[in-house]
Amino acid sequence: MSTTQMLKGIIDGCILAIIHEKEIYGYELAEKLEQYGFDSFSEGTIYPLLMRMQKEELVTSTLKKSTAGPKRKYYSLTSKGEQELRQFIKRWKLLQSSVNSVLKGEENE
Amino acid sequence: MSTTQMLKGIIDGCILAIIHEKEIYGYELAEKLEQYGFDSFSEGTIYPLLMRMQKEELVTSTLKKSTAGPKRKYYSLTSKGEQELRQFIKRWKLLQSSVNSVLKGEENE
DNA sequence: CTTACTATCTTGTATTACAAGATATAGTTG
DNA sequence: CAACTATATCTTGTAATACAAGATAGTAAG
Repeated sequence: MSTTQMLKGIIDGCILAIIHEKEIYGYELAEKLEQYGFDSFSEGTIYPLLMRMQKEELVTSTLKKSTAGPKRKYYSLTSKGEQELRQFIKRWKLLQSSVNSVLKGEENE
Repeated sequence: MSTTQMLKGIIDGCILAIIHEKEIYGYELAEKLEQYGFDSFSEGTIYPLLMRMQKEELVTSTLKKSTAGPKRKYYSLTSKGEQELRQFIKRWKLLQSSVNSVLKGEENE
């Protein structure tokens, strides 16, 4: 994944980081992202994304009973996912410094 | 434009910022972005993007003779473009803090 | 005239973010 | 029990995006 590709893939990285903290299911993830200050991601974004990541073997899932509602699909990182997360962090830092150096002249606005 | 939409539109904001510094043409812009640490953006990314921004009236363009090669199309910001830039900066700061707070637990990796 | 460099634009493709809505389970209330 | 509410996942379809690849064109040098 190149730096430019990541422009589209920032959510992916954030989701990997959140899953890394502790295993989590989609619905809970959506709430958590909102807490972190993101505009709420709809399920139409999150579920396909999680399924894509599972297909890429970045995460695995297990079903567990819910107190209310259908079974929850808990996701956790594979070692490939952990590796991807570390690479995402590097790329994010790079992107951040690139964008910030572009914006340097605009700071006081 | 929502926070999530901007995930895809970070380049747009960076380009607005660069054009704001001084008027610039596409080819020069591509080189500049590379200097700033971005993976080189191909012309297939930059030219359609500039044309889109002109269509949205964020930038205007004027043709000027080149020392070598065809005429250069110099772009500069409209007041709408300046406004959009200021909004981009706000959204970028927000995104930055959101992502960084998600990554807080991962810092030392 | 061919090569090389500068410069812009077009076409086509894969991916992405997302809205909208379908589906399913369990608890609550009338 | 029927209706409603909340929880939870998945599907479908769409618009926008990033990009590779290549077409086009002007100028200068050999």
